[in-house]
Amino acid sequence: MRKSDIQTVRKLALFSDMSDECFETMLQGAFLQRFPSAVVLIGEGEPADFLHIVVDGCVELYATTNGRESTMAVVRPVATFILAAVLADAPYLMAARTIESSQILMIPAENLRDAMKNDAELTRAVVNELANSYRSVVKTLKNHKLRSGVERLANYLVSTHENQGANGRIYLPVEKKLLASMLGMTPENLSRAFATLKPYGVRVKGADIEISLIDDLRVLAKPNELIDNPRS
Amino acid sequence: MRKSDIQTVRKLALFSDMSDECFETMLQGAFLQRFPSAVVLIGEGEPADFLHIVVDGCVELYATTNGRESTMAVVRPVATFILAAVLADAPYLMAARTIESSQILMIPAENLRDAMKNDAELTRAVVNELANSYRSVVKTLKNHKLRSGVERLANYLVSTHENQGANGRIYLPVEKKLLASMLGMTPENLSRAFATLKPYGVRVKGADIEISLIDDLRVLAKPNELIDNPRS
DNA sequence: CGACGATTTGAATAGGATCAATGGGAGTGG
DNA sequence: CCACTCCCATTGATCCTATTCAAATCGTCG
Repeated sequence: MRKSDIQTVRKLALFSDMSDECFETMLQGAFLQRFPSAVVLIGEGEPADFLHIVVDGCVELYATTNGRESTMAVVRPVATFILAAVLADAPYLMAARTIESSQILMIPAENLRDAMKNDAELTRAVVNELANSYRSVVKTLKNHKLRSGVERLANYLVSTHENQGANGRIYLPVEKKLLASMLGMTPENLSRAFATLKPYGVRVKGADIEISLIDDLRVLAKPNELIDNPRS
Repeated sequence: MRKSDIQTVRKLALFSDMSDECFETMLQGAFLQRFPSAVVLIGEGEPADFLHIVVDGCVELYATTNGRESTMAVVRPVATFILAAVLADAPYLMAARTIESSQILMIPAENLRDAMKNDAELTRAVVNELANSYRSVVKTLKNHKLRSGVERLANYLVSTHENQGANGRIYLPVEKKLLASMLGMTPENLSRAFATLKPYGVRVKGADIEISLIDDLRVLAKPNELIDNPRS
């Protein structure tokens, strides 16, 4: 690993408070590697040999069964994925693939577990990250069990609108096909959901979306702090 | 708290390896209390003041938004709930209520967090519990995003059949209304799903279910280790 | 330019929800 | 102990949502 890369990693919230010594030991045998788009990084059911961290780019977590496939989450820098599998020393429940050219840091699972034994600050940060990951999945599950497809889309648009400056337009950061899978619907259904939102000021031009009646959209979406707010 | 209760708690996997000193300090200000059925223990959005542990009985975790309600999980002894909220010092994402007369241990959130600073074994156990909770929610989400209602029911029956001795019959441990909500459907739809499974050897008499063609049922259900196995 | 995949639209179908009505038990109070 | 009540559960009818299959269009990339 190059020195500049190490510095990038060192600044991650997960590692910023741990001791230099533990940090360096932990990185023995770690990789920071760049992958092109569409590379499968880990497969469902494989043993959790490495903790992965998205340093740059974008990674999709997805799951399959019985020929079906669904997107579980999209991970953007800087965040870990499959932390729980590493800590439980259990097989991955989700597969992961790059959806852009991405830089991934891979830390041997055992290194992380050993480092946690020796560094309380690291452990504290790991617990924090894990607790927030848990809460994130719970929110996703609530989103799916309590809302219809159109409502999920409307809330996605409302949140994204705020994250992107709340200036009446959105740029979709992912393909519609992937967005559909994130929202738990087919691409066809997503198209129709967008059409349904037209009376609420939603106009689609490729990845550019115009949000002209945000208040109306919010009335339909009824955003909920405990589902849509990534913090809290 | 009575001495016998303390001994019960002491044996929980979460606490069994921690030091006596930390354990006793942690229990300062803790309650072990019995509640009747249908008592709301915590509400969605409330601050996480206590870690709750189901020592006896049964607790439903549920979520609401916009007038709708859905069961997120059912917690049986001996297990914690809302551990993540306590660790993240964040509001509860799910509400909890007893569905039987239940004995609940409540430990002040700050006590737990302090104890973790002083006791590495406790921390290790908490990380383990949290990682497994995370994996459990991920499995639930996969179940919902990748399967139809009938398939979810079929898989529930297959798992329950195994857990209850695989002898051709099941006793439903929860009301059908609650089961329907767990499985993400209406009670009416659950009734119809049971009817759909009749050709697969599923016969319903109240809470007693006869499973006469388990192999056929498994062919329909297509159980998946990474969704249906609580371990792994 | 041409091929391929993404997106959209239409039509038909399936899956699930809602509304309404009825049957069944469990628990309560007389 | 029995009648009553309440709520759970089932069934029918209908409506709405979402998926599937098909086909046309659009864009992008080699």
